[in-house]
Amino acid sequence: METLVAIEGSEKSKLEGTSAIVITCSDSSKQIADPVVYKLARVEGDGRLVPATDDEVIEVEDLLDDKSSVHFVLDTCQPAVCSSNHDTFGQEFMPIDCQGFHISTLLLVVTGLLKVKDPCTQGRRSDTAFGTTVDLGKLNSQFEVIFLHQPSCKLLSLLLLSVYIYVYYINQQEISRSESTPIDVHHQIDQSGDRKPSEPSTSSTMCDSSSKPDFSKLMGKICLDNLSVRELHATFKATFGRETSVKDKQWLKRRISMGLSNSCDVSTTTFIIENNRITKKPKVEDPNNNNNENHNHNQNQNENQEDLFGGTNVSENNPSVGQSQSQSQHVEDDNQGGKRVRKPTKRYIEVSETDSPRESSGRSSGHGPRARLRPIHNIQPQPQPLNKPLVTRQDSLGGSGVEIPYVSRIRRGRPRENFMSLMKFQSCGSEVTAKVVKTDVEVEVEDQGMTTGWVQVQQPMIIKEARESEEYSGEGEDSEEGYDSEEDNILTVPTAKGGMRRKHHRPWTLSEVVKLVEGVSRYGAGRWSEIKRIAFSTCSHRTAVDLKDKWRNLLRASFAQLPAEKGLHNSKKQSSIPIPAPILLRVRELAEMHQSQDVKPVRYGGTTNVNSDIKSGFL
DNA sequence: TTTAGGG
DNA sequence: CCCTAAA
Repeated sequence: METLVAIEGSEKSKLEGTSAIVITCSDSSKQIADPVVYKLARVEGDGRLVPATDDEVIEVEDLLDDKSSVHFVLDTCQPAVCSSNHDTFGQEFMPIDCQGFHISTLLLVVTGLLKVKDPCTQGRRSDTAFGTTVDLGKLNSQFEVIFLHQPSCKLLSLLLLSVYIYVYYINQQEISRSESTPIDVHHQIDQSGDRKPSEPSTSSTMCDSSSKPDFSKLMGKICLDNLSVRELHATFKATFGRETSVKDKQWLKRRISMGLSNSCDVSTTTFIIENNRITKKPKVEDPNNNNNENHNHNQNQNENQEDLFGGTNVSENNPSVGQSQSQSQHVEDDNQGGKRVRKPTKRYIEVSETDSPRESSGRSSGHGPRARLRPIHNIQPQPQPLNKPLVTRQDSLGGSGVEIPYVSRIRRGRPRENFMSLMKFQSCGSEVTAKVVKTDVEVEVEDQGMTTGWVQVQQPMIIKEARESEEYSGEGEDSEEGYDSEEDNILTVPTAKGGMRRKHHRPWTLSEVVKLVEGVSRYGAGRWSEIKRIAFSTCSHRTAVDLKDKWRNLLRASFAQLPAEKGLHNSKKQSSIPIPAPILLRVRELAEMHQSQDVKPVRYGGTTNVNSDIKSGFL
């Protein structure tokens, strides 16, 4: 396998020299469900991967501050341990953090891609699509989003890149398996050996048992825990675009974590996988590994995927098939054809509540009435304490110009999640982290105080957009000296640039999206409460309605993105986290499945051809 | 209560 | 996200 990583701008040369990750299969840890160990390699100018020299390895090791060996571990087992039967569905998702951005999430994304093609491979679509003619260009375009904004987040980028390669690897495995013509995995290495005679040996030593995956260190640790203060500073700067003088490691880590996790904008675009440069050669097997191991590994990966997505067969994967039969009532409803008609809604004015039983009951139960704003028609101006000027905002609805008090909703916003805890591969529901997440400081700092960087760049947006749940919740960092200023909950409020900053809005994380998508794929779109109960049971927020809304947005996104297909590079004010193409793809597929099932064809833009083209190309 | 849709 | 109407 080889790939070229192009880095935008000045970082290019820097990175080209050091960081690419070649995958190595490791069967050394069966008990942990075949993790994958990555090794470093250098990206040659022509896009080839050359096993990293010792120096390079050391360099990265230094970066990692991990002297043992350079290895990235993708723990593929956790999300996949459960069987695919329905009862375990919830647990299946357990390990998947629902709020954070971390490797396991990406792994899911990755497997999501694979799943997309599964039904087709096993189903009606021709296997030839799977053959040598597989369009890797398209395949790779699925991963165009390779993350990382700033150079010094190199670590993360490495990890992400490794994920990319991992996918590629898996895909290649798939391909070669279906072809049943194993490809010479050494070929690539030999090639590079031409340039660097010493490489082959290097590579074989590099990937041997010396680098046993250390699972005690999950991804999160790799990122920040091991960094020195100086490195943390660098990362901080990369993350927030400015320097900090704080020397407190904890603080730095937390800050960075939050910065990263809060906005998956970490994933923007520094790396761009250039499709054309990617060859079809699967490779980078540990020369010591034989094909059997290779296949074992592969199989396990597949199992994992199937577990992950809870379906080994098409019908399972296509909820509409199974459910439409078993649950005729729904079908009935669906078959009635037209959309539900609804009367025009009454106007309402929302007002913040001052009483606060809401938090306790909240949405957390998942069923409990979600204490909310209540409709109000007359507002009596309340006398305000002098020290507390009345903050008002306009009634957003009728343009009536009514001003209503704008009250911070105390703690309605969730505590800002703690990145580190998220990195631990625990779901938000898992006992361990749940606690952490909840008790962690609430950071709801207004971004208006923000001093820099991309965060700010991404701020400008149309208010209308802000209504969508996609908005990046501007989480800023306050001044360095204000460690504690995180604590103050200045929730909500005013306007930086005329607009009103959002009250509470939790950006959807990648993993949440994945869960949603998988939930839909399993239960079908519309079974929101089901999905909520099962897959999001541990997520206090996210009501069924939220899921529905998000799905709607995903649909839009998935169908919108297609025509462009290239607009992946920041299409302007992308305030939301970029949803990886594979996911969108999957969304679209699910959507199509659901729509083709009804008699309602082509509901979204009528780009049927395009869709199928892409799909087939992809497969 | 849950779903579908509109805002 | 929030809200209402419909089921």
